[in-house]
Amino acid sequence: MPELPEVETIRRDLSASILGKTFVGVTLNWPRMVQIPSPQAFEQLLKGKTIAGLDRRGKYLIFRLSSGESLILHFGMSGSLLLNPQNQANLHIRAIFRLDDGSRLYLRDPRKLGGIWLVEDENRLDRISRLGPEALDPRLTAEAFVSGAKGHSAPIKAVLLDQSFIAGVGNMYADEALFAARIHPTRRANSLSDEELTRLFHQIRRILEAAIDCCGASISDYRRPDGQPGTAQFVFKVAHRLSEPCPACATPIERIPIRQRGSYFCPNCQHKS
DNA sequence: CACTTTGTTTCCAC
DNA sequence: TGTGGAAACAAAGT
Repeated sequence: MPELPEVETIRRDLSASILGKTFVGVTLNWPRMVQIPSPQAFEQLLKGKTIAGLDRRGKYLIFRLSSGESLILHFGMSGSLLLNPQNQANLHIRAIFRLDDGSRLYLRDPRKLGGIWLVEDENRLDRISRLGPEALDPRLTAEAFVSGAKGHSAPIKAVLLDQSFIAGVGNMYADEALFAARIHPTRRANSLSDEELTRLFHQIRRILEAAIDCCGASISDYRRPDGQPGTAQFVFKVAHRLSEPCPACATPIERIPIRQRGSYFCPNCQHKS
């Protein structure tokens, strides 16, 4: 699941082992992933370029190349990057990047929702430039989050998932943060008090940081680059726990759709008003 | 077999 | 123009 903790986990896991390495080839099993340039030109354009940095913007993983260009990866639910995978039976491999030290980066994307971009300036890529402030960026203040949220009449859960409002909060983590802040997911953002929104802001940060410490969540089949699962799902209190007792009050966890996404919450701890 | 799961784009109403 | 809402996309697990 390419929510921030998974992407951030990949970035941290991979950085030390691929920085300074040079691309020598690419195999594309799903050419439609490559958005810019054409799949035919992609390999030639990438070949010979060295990975100078590994970064993240929202749910996008960004390879900074020595040429000044950026190789941008985005993969759908359960997608991940595997470094020299031992288990070749782990399929849904859409691209294989070969590096000059003989190692290989496998891009898994079972849902084929991902994309690959090679661009001179990522800020000119609409989907990057339209991202809102990073949830964990220290420059994002609670005050800015609160005032921004008050400009929306949509359900607070929908606002948290809006990447142009705040980047990096995925569905599961939005549910966990709302539970921790004791806020019902359908409440309109502009109906929340300053105190509630401030509480929510700090819980978002706490939840994301905790999930990164757990190396991401493997509720689906997400795997870290070394093939190991994350463990964040074991500390989830409501996400994907339909009908299980609320850890705070034992009321069964409920699920409702918001923006066609499953939203798990405790109807007792998270009041509607 | 219908439903859920994921994030983003696209389309429509206001 | 922008905001809210929903369908569509794709594929696999339950």
